[in-house]
Amino acid sequence: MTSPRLRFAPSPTGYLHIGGVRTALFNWLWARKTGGAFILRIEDTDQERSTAESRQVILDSLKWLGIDWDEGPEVGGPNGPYSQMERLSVYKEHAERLIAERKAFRCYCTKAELDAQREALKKKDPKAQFKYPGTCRNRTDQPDLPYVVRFMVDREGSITYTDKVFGEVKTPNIEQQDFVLVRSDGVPLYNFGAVVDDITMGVTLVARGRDHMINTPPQIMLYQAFGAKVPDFAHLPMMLNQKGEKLSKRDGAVGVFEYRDAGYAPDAVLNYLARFGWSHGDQEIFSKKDLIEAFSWEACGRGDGKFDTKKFLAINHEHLKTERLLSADEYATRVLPFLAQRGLPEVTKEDVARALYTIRERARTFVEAADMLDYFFRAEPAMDAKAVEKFLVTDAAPRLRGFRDALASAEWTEADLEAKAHAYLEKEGIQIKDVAQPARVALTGRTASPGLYQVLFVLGRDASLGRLTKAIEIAEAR
RNA sequence: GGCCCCAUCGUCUAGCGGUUAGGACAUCGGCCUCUCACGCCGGUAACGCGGGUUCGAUUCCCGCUGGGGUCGCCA
Repeated sequence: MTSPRLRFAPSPTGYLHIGGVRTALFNWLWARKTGGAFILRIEDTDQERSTAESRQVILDSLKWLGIDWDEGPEVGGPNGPYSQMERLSVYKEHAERLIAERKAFRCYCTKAELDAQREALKKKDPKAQFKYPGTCRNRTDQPDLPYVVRFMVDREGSITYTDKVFGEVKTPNIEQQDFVLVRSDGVPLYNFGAVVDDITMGVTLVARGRDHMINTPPQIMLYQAFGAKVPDFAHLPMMLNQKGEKLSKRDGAVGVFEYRDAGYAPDAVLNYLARFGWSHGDQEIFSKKDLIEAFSWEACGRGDGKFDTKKFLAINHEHLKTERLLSADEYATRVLPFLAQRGLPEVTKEDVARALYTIRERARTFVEAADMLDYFFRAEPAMDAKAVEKFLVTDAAPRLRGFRDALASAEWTEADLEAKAHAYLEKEGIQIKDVAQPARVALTGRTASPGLYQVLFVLGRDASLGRLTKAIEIAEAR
């Protein structure tokens, strides 16, 4: 068997949403697993809604996710161009061919006429299904009027195909009508453009969302009309919102960049999306490499699912915690922009690398990580008013002083810091908890942080002693 | 409504005739503990209904119910 050729064909009419990413991902995984080709094609024939910005967002989204394409925009390839509006001549040629073979015809009916017919039928029988009545099927004249090209559908029999996830799917041809191939402005419609492109680009497996299942029979008719080999099809169950409806902008964060901006790691996004509608035994956590190795169409489920933001967050947390899934080096690189956003543009990767271990298992997103790292990189920590109020009280001053003085003689390793602190506590006969919270507030400005000795160690001697001194002053002043 | 598709804990899912129906997220207890986390231990929680087939159905078949998709000169 030759290597499969797959494609992802988004229309640039908005951001790349999470469902589209999953479709792209499954195609990409299969291409990478099998050594096949992954083609990116831009279906921009809806000139009303397509924009250059959207096209760029889609490209950038895929790049951010690490989903690369072998043929398509920017990288080119032997079957280009890869934007449909640049392929108009190809469609025209194919449409002319079908017309010449009497498999398609020019239709001069206007939208208004057809709408009127539809209305009339509905009036007579509200339940009736309006189908194009074949008005122009046998017209031989070619008036100087706008026309669309329609496919001449044989409404006998049925179309059957074997879906790689749903199995055999059979649809009676009587359901079809003479569907439009090319608009009156010469631009192809979805079914025609997609099929012509898939044929000319040599696509052998079409994997897309289940919402496209309805398009498969007419598309197969087109392959047959062209005498082309019908590709394999794989439809994916849908991702629904929490209410069980088709995901839409109204559902909040559905654009990939919203997750990027919320501090998600690209591989975690891929992990969550892959496990949605696909499984591999009990395994929940996958690196990108794991995914490529394990993926198969047979293991795809058929039931639609509801998007679960909590699980998505948990998967991201798992990735941020795990070195195998996200190296400390990459972590540092990715958290930098979020620190800059907080007004810490001078922080370097090395700075982050030193402090990272203290927060690694705590931060669920890079946004949280930046927040947890914040006080390490400021001359003075931002003091939480409530924390000060509660812990930097007058009584705390002497203990903080003793604690600070005990630490001053430490070697400034976590172990020695702890040893010196313990010696002090023992001498005074007090518990660590009697001094820990005031000290924590002094050092970090907050009531929750990594372990005290870790914070002291990362902060360094000068900053630590300075912050403790400052806190003692605050406490004494109350 | 027509056509197509689907159906295991709240959610994502494992299961491919015989299981105490498993895992993960969430949730509820507990342990650990200088706070917050992490980690660990434990609990609650599912086969939509009705017929078949079979010695035996969550699993195979049919019907019902429920849900979703789609019915454009959008994709």
